[in-house]
Amino acid sequence: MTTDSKASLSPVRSISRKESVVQEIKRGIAVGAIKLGQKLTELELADSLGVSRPTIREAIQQLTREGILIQVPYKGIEVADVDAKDIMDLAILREALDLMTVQQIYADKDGDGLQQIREAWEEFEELENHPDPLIRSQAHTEFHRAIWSATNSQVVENLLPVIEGLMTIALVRDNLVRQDPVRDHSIHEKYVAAILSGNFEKAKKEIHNTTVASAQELISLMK
Amino acid sequence: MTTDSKASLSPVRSISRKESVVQEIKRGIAVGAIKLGQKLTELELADSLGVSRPTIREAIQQLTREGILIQVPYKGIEVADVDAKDIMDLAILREALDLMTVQQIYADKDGDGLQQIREAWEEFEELENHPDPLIRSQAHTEFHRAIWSATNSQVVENLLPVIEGLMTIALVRDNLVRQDPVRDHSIHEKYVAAILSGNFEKAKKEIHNTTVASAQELISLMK
DNA sequence: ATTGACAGATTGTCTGACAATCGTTAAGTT
DNA sequence: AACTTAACGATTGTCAGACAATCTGTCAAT
Repeated sequence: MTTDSKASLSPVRSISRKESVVQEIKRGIAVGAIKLGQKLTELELADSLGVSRPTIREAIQQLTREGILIQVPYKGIEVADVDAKDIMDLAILREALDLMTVQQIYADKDGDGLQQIREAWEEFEELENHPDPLIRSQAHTEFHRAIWSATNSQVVENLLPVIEGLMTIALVRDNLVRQDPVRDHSIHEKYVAAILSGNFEKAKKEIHNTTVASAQELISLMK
Repeated sequence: MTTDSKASLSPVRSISRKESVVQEIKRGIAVGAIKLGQKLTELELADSLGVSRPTIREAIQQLTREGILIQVPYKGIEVADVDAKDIMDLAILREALDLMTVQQIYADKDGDGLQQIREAWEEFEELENHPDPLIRSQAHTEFHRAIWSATNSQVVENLLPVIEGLMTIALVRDNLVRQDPVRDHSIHEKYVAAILSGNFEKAKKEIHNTTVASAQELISLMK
């Protein structure tokens, strides 16, 4: 058997065409090839991606449910955008979910929640300065996903695609306004340290700082 | 202009075939015609509902994202089910979202959040004893949706279909175990009263009672 | 100026077909 | 007899092309 400790090979899942399309559109948004608020049609997308209408429709439907596209019947599709209120609402939501997560992890002493977060942080540190903006965006989103996944809750898992979609859009808007990798790293570092400390009040404070306070700062920069 | 105060007519949206299919499947689950955990195929559903495969596929995809169906590539579809852990996880999530909502409503003194909740409660009281189980289930889900909608947050709105889907399944399981309309009404009445009181600590306590405590009771009955 | 009809554009839905994948069963080999 | 391999049926994934339904805007008619 090949049960080596380091390189546990993750199962290969053959990716469907629809899934490829979804990722490609996300990629286009993350790298700026598709702009926030841009209007699209099914045919445009189908042609430029080389797939049929049924396939592109399924992908569009998925992205719509994730909050990345907005579909108006018989009119068309447009890429979502976020205003100041959306950014704040998302921050508040993330704060609530983070707090819920931390409470669950702290309550479950036997679980490996903290260990999962530690690993996610290491992964993020490796990728946060990757040259490809898509990788950076994914790394960021993936890191927060890992935190929520640490609840080991199937229920929460169902929510994540939606939250990740909204974060993807918000991240693009964020990157248009400020690009400060050093500050970014430092905020996340304190955030992780506070969670790993096991001190709830401390974690609560840092979570607020990473979500709501950071959003406030972003909003003031947007004006 | 027709800006009368009472009967503001809501816009008529013609319902698409896909949407009809989605509702019909939900209905089947709520009334027990489709059982939790039951295995299905696209063709079965398409035939019994009288629609084509592309349409049924879009409906299935939507229901899968809402957590109502589970789709395994090349294998089949099955109706979701919840175990004790799922029920508790959902309760914890709802508690977190309720707390977030109440905090936002209390902080926004100018908003009409409390008024919205009052109206939703009146609506629920009218429908909670309706003979049709689907109407009852929808009324219940709709009531909680209204609470979260009171945040007036587009971000939260994106999450609701998923949460509602999970609640739909959980409600079916709940109804299989206990059917006590009087208790149900009393719990919700105290819950609403506590929220409307404006007293955060009181609301917090009742929210916990309606979500987590109720889930614990349900779980103990399931054994 | 308001209404009504027409045309173009886009999405919604259908039919029918073929390709890809999974689980199982049967055949073949050692 | 135990194991590997090959073929099969069932189901989903994807495609092409066509027609219906709906929205938007324009232009004539009242």
